[in-house]
Amino acid sequence: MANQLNLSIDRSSPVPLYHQVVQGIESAIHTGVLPPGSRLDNEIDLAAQLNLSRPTMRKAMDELVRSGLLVRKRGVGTQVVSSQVRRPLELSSLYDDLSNNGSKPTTDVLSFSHIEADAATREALQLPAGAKVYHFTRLRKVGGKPLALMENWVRDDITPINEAQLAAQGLYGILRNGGVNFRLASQRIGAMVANDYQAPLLDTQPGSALVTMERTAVDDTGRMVETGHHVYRGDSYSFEMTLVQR
Amino acid sequence: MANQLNLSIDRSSPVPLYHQVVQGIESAIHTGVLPPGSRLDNEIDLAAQLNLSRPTMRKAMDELVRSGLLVRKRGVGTQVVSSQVRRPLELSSLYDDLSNNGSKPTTDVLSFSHIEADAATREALQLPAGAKVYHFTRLRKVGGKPLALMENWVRDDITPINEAQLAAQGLYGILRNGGVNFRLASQRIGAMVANDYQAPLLDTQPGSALVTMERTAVDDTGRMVETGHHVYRGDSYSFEMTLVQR
DNA sequence: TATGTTCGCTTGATAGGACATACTGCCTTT
DNA sequence: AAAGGCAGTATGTCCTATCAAGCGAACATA
Repeated sequence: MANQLNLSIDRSSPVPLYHQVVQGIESAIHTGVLPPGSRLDNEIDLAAQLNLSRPTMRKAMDELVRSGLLVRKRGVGTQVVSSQVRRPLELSSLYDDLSNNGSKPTTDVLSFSHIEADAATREALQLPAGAKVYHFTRLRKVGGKPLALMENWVRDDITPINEAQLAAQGLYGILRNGGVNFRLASQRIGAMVANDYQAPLLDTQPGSALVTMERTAVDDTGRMVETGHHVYRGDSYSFEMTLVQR
Repeated sequence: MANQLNLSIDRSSPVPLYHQVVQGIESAIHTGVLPPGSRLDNEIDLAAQLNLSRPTMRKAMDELVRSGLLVRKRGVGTQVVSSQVRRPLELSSLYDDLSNNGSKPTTDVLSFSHIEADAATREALQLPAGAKVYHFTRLRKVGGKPLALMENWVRDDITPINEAQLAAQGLYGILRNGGVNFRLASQRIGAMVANDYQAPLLDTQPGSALVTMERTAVDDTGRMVETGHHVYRGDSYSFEMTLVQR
């Protein structure tokens, strides 16, 4: 059951060794070199094969276990779970997801203003009284079909934002260009039925099902950068994720 | 800015040291000893304070960073993000979540059978033709109010299941008692409107919003153990989670 | 005064070793 | 033949050590 992973480790690369291993094993799984259910060599042998230390090898395998591609059992070994598990939900924007998926999303900016934050927004973004925020609503379409209606509030002390930018790229892209390093986000997913305002914008009927998402994102300095309330057409959008037992 | 974490590490405990540290810092954050935004001492000092090695300290902090309670920046330090972030979504059952929350869920078993798996179920659970599964639908109530309508298919070569068990405890509890160690699950969350079958059961109107969830769970041997399709009342249930940037 | 460089602090990455613990299967014993 | 114990193997935990890299502030220089 000894598996030869034909990985080549480039020690001159700036990519950390453990991460090169992660990528190598990932691609081996996805290309079928490591079929679901197959067992890997033990950690020490693998480390020796790649001329790495065991801690480095373990760190790589830790990531793969965390993301659900591998399963470890003490005293037994490590095996590939299933090639069809998705990566765990990551912090990304709808725009990125659609772009990576080969789609070409477009954005209509329905409203845009730079206003003093109301109490709820100050609470969500932990802003002092009197602070100003950008507030805007956007309609995201794919292939001309409306998919999502998004309302966001963004603190204004990071980077200036204007309507043209929002029409051309995703919000997270703008903020990243503005120097924001996102670290985490809290979100809540639920359901509602389309009201008379939402339905025509999303090209559907009042009373049809919508997926709702509320999200607040935090950057690496601990600042609450952005909060928003999005609704998606229930017949064409759902959240997929993989949960991993710790 | 030196923070005295009044942690006591018990080296005779079977609980791993790094996990004791995780628990200690977690409780320090939740009790307010470490307020949001405060900086921790550097890793080496913390390790010295607790008489631990730096890798052990780091492993503990890794977990806290992964779960979103801490934010690290190279060259700067580590700080507490916010006490109000939730733990990332973990693999748990609705029953467990409700029980841990202090609620007392009850379960009505609406149907129960032990039948040959149809094609879709065999596909989802990766079963051979002719394999049998348990198929049942349940109504979960809290405080007498219906919350979720759940339809599940469970492979039958793990542990016998009967109607009385399902009425008394959660499905995951039964399976765990049967020796199943869950490792991961793929799930998809979406929305629909209640139909004429669902609405009366959930004590709501046809056309009201429902949150839908489809889940397939995998155990530590790579077996697909269970798949199910659940719907929740949209006005009283939503999925909360924290996403962490890797 | 303004700008550029250097230095120290902190986290990031990697190595190698040691012992603990869980699981499996074999072998002994009953 | 069945049950129990034991050894081998693999992962789990923890340690010491060292160098790399990012960041910020102090310092030197123009």
